[in-house]
Amino acid sequence: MDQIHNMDCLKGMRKIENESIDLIFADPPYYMQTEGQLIRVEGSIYLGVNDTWDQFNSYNEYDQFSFEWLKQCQRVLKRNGSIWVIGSFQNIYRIGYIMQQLGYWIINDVIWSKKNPTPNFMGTRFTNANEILLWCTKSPKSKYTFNYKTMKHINGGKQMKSVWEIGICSGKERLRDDKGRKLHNTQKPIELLKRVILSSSRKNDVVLDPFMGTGTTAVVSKMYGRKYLGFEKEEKYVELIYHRLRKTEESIEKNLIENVYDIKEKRVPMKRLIENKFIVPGEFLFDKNGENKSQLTQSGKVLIAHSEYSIHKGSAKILGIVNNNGWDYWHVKRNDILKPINDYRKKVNETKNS
Amino acid sequence: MDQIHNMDCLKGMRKIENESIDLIFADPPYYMQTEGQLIRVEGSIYLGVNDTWDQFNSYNEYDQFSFEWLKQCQRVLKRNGSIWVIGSFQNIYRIGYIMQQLGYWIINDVIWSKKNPTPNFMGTRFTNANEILLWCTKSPKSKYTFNYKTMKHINGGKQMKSVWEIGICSGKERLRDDKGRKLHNTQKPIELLKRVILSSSRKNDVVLDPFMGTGTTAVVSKMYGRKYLGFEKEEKYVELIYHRLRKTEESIEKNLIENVYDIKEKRVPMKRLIENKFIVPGEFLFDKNGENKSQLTQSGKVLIAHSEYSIHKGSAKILGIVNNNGWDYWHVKRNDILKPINDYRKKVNETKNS
DNA sequence: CATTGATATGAATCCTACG
DNA sequence: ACGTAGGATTCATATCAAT
Repeated sequence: MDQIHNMDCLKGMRKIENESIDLIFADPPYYMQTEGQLIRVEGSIYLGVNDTWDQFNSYNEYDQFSFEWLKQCQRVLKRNGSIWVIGSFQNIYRIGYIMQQLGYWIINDVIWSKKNPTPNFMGTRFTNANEILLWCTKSPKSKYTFNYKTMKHINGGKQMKSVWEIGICSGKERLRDDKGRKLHNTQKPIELLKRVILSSSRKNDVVLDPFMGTGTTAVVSKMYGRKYLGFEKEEKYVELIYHRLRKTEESIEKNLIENVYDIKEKRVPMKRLIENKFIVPGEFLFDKNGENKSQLTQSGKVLIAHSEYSIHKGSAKILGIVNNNGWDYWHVKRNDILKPINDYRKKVNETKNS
Repeated sequence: MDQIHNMDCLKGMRKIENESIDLIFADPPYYMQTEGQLIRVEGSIYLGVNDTWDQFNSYNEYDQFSFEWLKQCQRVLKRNGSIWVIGSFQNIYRIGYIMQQLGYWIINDVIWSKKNPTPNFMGTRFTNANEILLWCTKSPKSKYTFNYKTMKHINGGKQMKSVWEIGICSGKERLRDDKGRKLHNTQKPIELLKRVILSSSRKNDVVLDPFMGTGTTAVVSKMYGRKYLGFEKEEKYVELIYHRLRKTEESIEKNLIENVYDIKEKRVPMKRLIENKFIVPGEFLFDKNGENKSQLTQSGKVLIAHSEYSIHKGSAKILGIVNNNGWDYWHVKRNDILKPINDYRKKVNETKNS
């Protein structure tokens, strides 16, 4: 693993095994269709994308190309893998349509809202301040990875929205030659890839980038303990990527690498606590204030008004809501002190793992 | 004009004349697979590209439907009219693709970023906090209306971006029955339609809404002096719209209605100022400080270093930039006081109009 | 050293009314 | 329809120089 091939995307993709990739990030050409030159008032020329890799003869040709590489992506993705594709209004509606035709299932359309976009010099339309990322699974039934709590943590404790405000890649992050000229027209920011990779993959997962460019996907994969694989057909960029990767070190954010916010307690049936003699059928469970006591049955249920409920449904019943986490609600009395039953769940898990 | 028809969209559209509409706002349904029933439409849709795509095509009916009404919209739009379509990830990639196939030209994809979206209760994806509006002309060559300065004014003096942060429709604006239940699931906020209508139409323009719903398009059209026209197939909504419109009054923002920020001075050739004897060939023009004087030629050009330039190119030459507005730069001396030549342009225009 | 100011630049479908 | 002349138009950052 951790391979970078100086190779055309389609040629490379065909060499990858079926269902071997956990996550794909693809930044294909956008087919911008710009004409002439855009000149600022002071006379300087705006250097946009005029690269040969963005040249196509028609939508049809662009669609065929997109269809081919997206089909390959679908083949190599694991059953529960997922894919992100970034684009702009020129191409993303074609990409989205083709992906839906291929059976991909859209989880989110994430908006990259640029804090500092290129303004519209001529005042002819709204400043084009966004790009769109389609996050999809290969089919509607995929059990995809989503590190919900990690993203919530990064977002300051609130669940992360589908609109991401991130600056364009500039300053020291932007790769330049010794004359200060940008080395690639469309280098993507680290922050963007950080969110993509941390949200939808786990440590040691294999991340594929079919159009590497400056290799931000590989760089962020290395930073956060993922394996990377990708293709870039222009040799000058491949050398750039190698050089960039050599200077890349693992992130100091170990909690994010180890995914601690999204590690889930193993499920434990209540009966297991009885089998392990942590609690005894017939004893009483209490809420955190020592009130609302309920008796425990042989089968690990709670008795409320002569009816049996699971610890979860039972606590919900008392709270007058539909669902509740009983592990956080119930306590037992030990030496007259209330002890959360969740402590015993953890003990059971520790016993199993040892 | 100002008609609301209790009628199916397609049936209604067929009664509209060719090239008679200035602006369309469409909020089409996007029940795609399980929800609701789709209208059967005649004929078949050929979107080009690749027949093998049909293998997964559960979207066919939706595409047919979208194709039909979008084709009608293209027919009824004036040459220089434009259309907005709003959707979310379930349908907007189909809409965008079909529009491009039909030859529509995307001006912007505007993101409605919701300040207060419905949270994702299960924590299974990013909070879906955006909808997308595609703003398109019927062909790449259309000279569409864009009230750039009006939008810049609304946006506090900065050019408006393609990402709009607007709250969802709630509070007093949200239409409810006497039991407080919302009357429509997808009522669009006034602020959203205000931006759509003010940016891309002028006073007395005809605004069409093929899927009226709660009629926000008509309401905002009335508020800002546009004519409205639309279809809604459910009678209960039609009655709601009538009721809502009766309570709607013209906005107090007269400057926005009269479009004062985007009214342009009529073009005047410099020669006209000579013909009207406001200025005399041979006299000198000055910048606002009385420096940088240049002599005026017979043909209304300025002489700089023995070369003739238009007043615009000439002032730009002096400023060392590519282009400049000569009307704002040049002055003549009258009784030893500098007088902007732009004053004479205004006089010429007043003479023409009287 | 801190502050101010000048300069450079970024995935861009970037002009249009009149004759 | 088309060519031509008239004339309208930018924002957030980063860097570096100057005060």
